[in-house]
Amino acid sequence: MPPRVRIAPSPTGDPHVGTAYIALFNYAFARRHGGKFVLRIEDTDQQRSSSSSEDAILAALRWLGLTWDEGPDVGGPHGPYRQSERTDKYQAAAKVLLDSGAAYRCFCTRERLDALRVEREAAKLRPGYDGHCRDIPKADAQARAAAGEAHTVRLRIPEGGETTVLDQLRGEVTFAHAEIDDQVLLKSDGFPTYHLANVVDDHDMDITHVLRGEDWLTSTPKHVLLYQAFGWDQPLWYHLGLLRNADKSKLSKRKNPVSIDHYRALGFLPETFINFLGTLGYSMPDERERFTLAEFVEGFDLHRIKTGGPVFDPAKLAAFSGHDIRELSDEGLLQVLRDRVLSEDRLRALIPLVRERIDTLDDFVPYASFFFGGSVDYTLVASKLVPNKRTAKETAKVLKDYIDAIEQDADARAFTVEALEAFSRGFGERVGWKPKELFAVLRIAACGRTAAPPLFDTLAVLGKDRVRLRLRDAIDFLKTMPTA
RNA sequence: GGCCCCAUAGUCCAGCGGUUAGGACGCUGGGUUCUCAUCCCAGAAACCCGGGUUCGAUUCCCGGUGGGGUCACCA
Repeated sequence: MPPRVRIAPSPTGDPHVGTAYIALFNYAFARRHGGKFVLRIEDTDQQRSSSSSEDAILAALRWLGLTWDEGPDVGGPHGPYRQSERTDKYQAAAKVLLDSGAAYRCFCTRERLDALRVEREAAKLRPGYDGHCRDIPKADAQARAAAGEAHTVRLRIPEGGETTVLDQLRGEVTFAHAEIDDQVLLKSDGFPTYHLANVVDDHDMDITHVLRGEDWLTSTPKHVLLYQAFGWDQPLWYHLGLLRNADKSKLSKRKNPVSIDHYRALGFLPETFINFLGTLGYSMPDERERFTLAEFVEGFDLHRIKTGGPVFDPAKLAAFSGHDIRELSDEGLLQVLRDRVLSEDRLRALIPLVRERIDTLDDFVPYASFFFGGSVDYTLVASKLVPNKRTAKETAKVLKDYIDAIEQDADARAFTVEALEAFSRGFGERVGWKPKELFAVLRIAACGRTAAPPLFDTLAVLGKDRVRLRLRDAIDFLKTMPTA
């Protein structure tokens, strides 16, 4: 039976490098064995999911060449491939569990749960649900639900005993039931949590092998229990190590660029990027570390996956990239420069910002230089980076808050001129910085110079990823400045 | 903190009982070159610790230590 595997991203932010990493292994396994690679959108979090994020994730994976056989855009026999369109299936599944007693209705309020958490923490007890609603008679619970009382559906974890997960990479991993919480399966808004939706969909879509990040390992016993409660066969489990920051913590945007779009915007070739990911936690049988996606697929072997979490080293990626650019023929380089760096679209965006500021055609390139490339040098503008009445520390803090806040703002996240201006003015007011001060700092941090075209047009054209990189650089630079 | 996972140079990998422990990035030195870069050569740099098992452990087992993950009506 050919394998069926899947990548199941949650559209709650920029396309994440970790998603590409896991997708690569799933893709390679499916292709290697003539199976199917499914893309499923896990958008059960109504608050954080957005269709623009979904679009971006699809585009990013496609850019990398990790194409899928079934998905929300291409369809397939097991659709729909968007969880928000499958809620009836989860409701039905929850009902089955409710009827069999494998799950129960929980009427606890958010307030009670919050209080409980505080209480248990104070008592140094394991945080988790106390089973308050576990033993409500089924008929009573049903009546309360029918009367419209808000509730969730929780999985009834057996009182004693343990559940063993057979991870194909790690062997048997056993969890005592006492350590497992009565997981919420259906939220009070009627949407499923990851755990229910994931199990129901993987079964429904005939997924045979689950290759996912190690961060799921500890919730796998819940999934195993669910499969058992439904009477379904489990898929084979493979938990891959997590990509790490230089300090070994889980790869995060605080410490690294984690958006696939960042690497695209800064001019990495997709082939290079995929190749690099393929060297992390994995090795080719002949030890060669430069290979194409097709070559990666050709010899792909699940047994060669390492379970330790590799550090994502940007320096090595850059070395791969430089090497690949040198491998290009002059004609090939010309082509990619034209397509990706000096594309007509990009020049069109630049022209209105630059035309008033140059006297000769040839001035265009040097003037527009800061629109290209990654980091800029702040040493020449160091004295201007900190506003008169502010300290370097304050300035760094404001920039950091700015970066964080922009991700929280659904409009600003889109990085359009209008949204950026509205957001930035509001942000300045909130932190008590005059527009003049804030805008100057942003301009210098984002451009590396004190004079530039209008700020928000400039930021928009620079692009979110480049701006974020430079703001982060500026923060680091500020931290090294002697405090006056 | 409880539970779980992991452990070869600074980093990414190779190794699957006996090797001068190999490759890549980075670093250092040298060569090519008008400079720089590229390219080439050379070098420094690792089996976390302690017990077992074994004729023999980097490799197998146990313990410790260290690192990580996870403990939500987020995924």
